[in-house]
Amino acid sequence: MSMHESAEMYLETIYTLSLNSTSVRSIDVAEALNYSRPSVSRAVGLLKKDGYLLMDEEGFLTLTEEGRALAERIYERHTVLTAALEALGVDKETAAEDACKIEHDISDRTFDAIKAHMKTYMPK
Amino acid sequence: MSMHESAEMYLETIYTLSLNSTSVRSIDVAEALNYSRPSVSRAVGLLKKDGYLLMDEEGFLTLTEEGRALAERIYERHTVLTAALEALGVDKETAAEDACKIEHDISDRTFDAIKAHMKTYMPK
DNA sequence: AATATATGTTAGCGGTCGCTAACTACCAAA
DNA sequence: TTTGGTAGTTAGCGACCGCTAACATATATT
Repeated sequence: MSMHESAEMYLETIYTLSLNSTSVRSIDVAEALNYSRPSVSRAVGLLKKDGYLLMDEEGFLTLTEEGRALAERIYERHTVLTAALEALGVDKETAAEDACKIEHDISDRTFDAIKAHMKTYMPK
Repeated sequence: MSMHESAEMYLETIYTLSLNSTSVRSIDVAEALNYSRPSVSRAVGLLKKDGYLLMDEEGFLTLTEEGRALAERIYERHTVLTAALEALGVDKETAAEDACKIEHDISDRTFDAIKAHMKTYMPK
């Protein structure tokens, strides 16, 4: 798998859910993304096959090193991009929505430029 | 058709080609996008069916009012976003590439905020 | 006239990624 | 023990959107 947008969204979702809960299962992902259980089941199967996560006998999901690294990368993008858009005057909800789309698309160069700009002009 | 990203790219491409040439045919679009002729043929057929363009007996393409309006909208996004990224220090090529992805995704609110910011801080 | 080149189309493949229907397994409550 | 809810899976659909192979035409070249 070459990390498509959808895979990144699943990883990011599992990651953020795990920040607010001691355990994450497919059903939680389905509810968070508003997807059907079968959709999540397939995606989780692929992510498992590709080494991004593990599922134990009870259905609890754990990101692997690689999965967590990818999830954190996307999550950082999400955070920084949302803050950047809010700094431009975009309302919180729209900023988060748009950040969610942009975060998968932009190059490292562009993201780094945005991040550096935020650090300089909007510190903290 | 609810204007998917690919449809927007076709319209934008036809539009920009028409700015630099007196006539645009499917083959020109295929070369510009580096797509196969059949891919363009199908896309053009859909855009025609949906009223965004016309093709005459010789294969020359013309955007309808609606098609042109949409193309201009995307093209403006492309221009403004590319400039914005360049202003952040991103190289020209990367800026254009990333703008090309973002331009289809962001909301009007976000685009307007970016545009206003550019107008204020990077007038020209 | 015969052949070659260019453009567009048709038919069909394959990958991504949502969905519903229906089945399984488990666990708890009546 | 039977019933019922919860979670996950399997099978298969359908939309989007690239692709190649093969064909139809028209125009140009020999």
